[in-house]
Amino acid sequence: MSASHQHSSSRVRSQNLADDILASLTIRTVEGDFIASYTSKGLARLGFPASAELPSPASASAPAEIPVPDSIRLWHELTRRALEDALCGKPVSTVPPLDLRGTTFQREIWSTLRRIPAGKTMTYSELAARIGRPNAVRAAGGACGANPVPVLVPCHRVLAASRKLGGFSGGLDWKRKLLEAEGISVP
DNA sequence: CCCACAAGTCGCT
DNA sequence: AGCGACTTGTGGG
Repeated sequence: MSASHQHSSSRVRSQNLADDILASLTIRTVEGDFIASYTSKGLARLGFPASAELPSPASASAPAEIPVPDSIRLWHELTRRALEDALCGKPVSTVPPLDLRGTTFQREIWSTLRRIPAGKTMTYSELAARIGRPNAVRAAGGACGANPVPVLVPCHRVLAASRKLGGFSGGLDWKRKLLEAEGISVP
């Protein structure tokens, strides 16, 4: 009963992202329907069209009467606009708050990714070096792969040192498409 | 705690 | 171009 042992009671942050998703809304684009998922803190995930994800039988049986909070509607509008710009290769001006969950290492990587301007690229080596871990090149690639909000967190701007593409969680076709939209020619 | 894997890179053939 | 060695964060046993 120690009052001193408050732990961090007020808000238990669930380790499980899925449990904290308040709403998953689609964004219809010429490329297909993206799915944006939000927590109380912001955009937590952006899924590519037909990403074979979200089998969501739960979604089908889910109570549809839960209203989407206004704050999320606003965020979603920002996401929609940002995504449309990004797909055209235009620099993304405004994005909603991001609720990016990951290890310290991953967060540093993602943070660095966000500083790569549209039309510019970086190698996995440089990315790793940029956060002070020049040897964690492969791990940097892993962190890119774990990026929960692709496109808006531009992991597609990271290429292999050998002037090759490297990988992409959404499929290399997407990586090429995104890069070419930004005027970057890819082999 | 130990082990295997991964969106890499470099050197050698 | 292909192959192996090496590196290091991450997740599973």
